[in-house]
Amino acid sequence: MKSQVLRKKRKSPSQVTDEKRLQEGQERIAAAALNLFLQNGYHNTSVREVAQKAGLSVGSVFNYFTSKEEILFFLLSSGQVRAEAGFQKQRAEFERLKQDGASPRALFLRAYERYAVLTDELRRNTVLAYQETKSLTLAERKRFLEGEERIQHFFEEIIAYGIAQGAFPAGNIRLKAHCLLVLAQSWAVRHWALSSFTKLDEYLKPLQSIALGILESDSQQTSALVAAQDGKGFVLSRELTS
Amino acid sequence: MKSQVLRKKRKSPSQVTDEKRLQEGQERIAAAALNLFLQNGYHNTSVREVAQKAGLSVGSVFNYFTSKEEILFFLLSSGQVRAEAGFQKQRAEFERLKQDGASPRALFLRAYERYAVLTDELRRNTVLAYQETKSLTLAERKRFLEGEERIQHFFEEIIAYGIAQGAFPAGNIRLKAHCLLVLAQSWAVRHWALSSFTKLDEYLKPLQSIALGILESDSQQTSALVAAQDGKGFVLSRELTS
DNA sequence: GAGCTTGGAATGAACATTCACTCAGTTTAC
DNA sequence: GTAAACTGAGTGAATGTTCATTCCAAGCTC
Repeated sequence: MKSQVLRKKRKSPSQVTDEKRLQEGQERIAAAALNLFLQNGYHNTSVREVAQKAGLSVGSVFNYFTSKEEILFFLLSSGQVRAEAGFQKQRAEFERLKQDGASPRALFLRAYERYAVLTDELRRNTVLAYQETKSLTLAERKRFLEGEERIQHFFEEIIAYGIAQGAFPAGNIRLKAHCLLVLAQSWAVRHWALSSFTKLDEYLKPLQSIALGILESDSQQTSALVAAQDGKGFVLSRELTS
Repeated sequence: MKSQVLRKKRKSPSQVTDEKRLQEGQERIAAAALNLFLQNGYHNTSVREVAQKAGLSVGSVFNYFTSKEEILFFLLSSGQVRAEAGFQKQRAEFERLKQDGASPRALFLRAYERYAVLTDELRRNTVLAYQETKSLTLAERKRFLEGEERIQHFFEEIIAYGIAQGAFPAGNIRLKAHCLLVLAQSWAVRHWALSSFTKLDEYLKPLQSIALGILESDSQQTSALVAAQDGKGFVLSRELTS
């Protein structure tokens, strides 16, 4: 109910005009907010706390952001913007490598590594995104998810290229891209379950091998196997255990 | 599990005493709350809305639950109880099949299918758990994560068995189990990105093939490949594109 | 069965609190 | 001097929770 807050047009005359100062202030406030949001959650964090942590007064915060929700959106989308920026840079590299005749495998591994590093850098933002997407307005949520989809689409292209080149078996491209994204993000989202990996490198290396396993998995090949267990006697007697 | 929940001292004199009526009322309120919590989030849902949706007055809700938070606890823990129950049933079946000499592949596929079905049934609870864990007490949160780890451990056992039988290459068992869980849960958590799959079956079949791809991925085999891109010239000229 | 009693359950106005946001006045920087 | 930036008490709306009151069905008496 209250989620349909009418957003008034900014009329406040007291508004930071200097662009550089505005950006710096937003960064500082957002940084403080990110810590608090992650620690206590968005709804259990008051603007007063954010202001205090940022070394400002409550009123000043509203000179940099029009609402509390805008801070959240800033955090989520700035992470996404950085991710996409990194990706655009990568896209150029990707095209160049393709021209040079790089193998699809190498292309993919490179791209996936880049994405994993990016996810690691933005780990905190990613966690926040998973937890607080609900707190955004419909429009903002939609915008955010569209960004996600753009990134997924990038991997879809790489996979399609690999299939076209005959490097990977044909399969559901969308699904595989989805899986790759989820696994990379799980480094951030489910970090508690990966305590045995202290640094990204340790995680990334085996993950790349798993990712290749996904790309090379052939649904045709295994579908018979899966179908075979549909009967009530699902023990595959034909298959040897070693 | 009814005795599981430690009921706080009820000071309210007007309290539903009839056990059956109490349970039915809790179920009804919880069902209404689950919808609203998922739609608008826990914090953006007022008790008034829950009451209205459940066809009760505000006051009556507090005859069935001592607090709004208790409704959330009820939802999360009841979901876990159901998951745990299905999990125990599965464990028995797993042991029986192992005795019968079922192949590791078949064992795994069966277990994974069961888990996916379970995740699908509890999809809404799972999503809620992912989003609102922050609202739990430390102790409750810990209990919840322990349940997760028990399930992950179950898959670790299956993988280890498969490796021992020579069906899967050796590799990081914990990591692979983690990946399998994450991918199954992504059906619930990232459902918006899987809109092309309308029903679980459509998702499960290709996912099983992907899961096998993960189990059969060999980190030793690909490590050289990954290592080769570490140099600045990461194009793997030695590898053919098809 | 009519009238009375009883107590569990439902009610929703009232209460206390919290919190996002405002704005009139103050400080700061040039 | 003055405009930009900051301040923080104040405001109004919303929310979780309570409790005095009402409702109602089953039991009891005659």
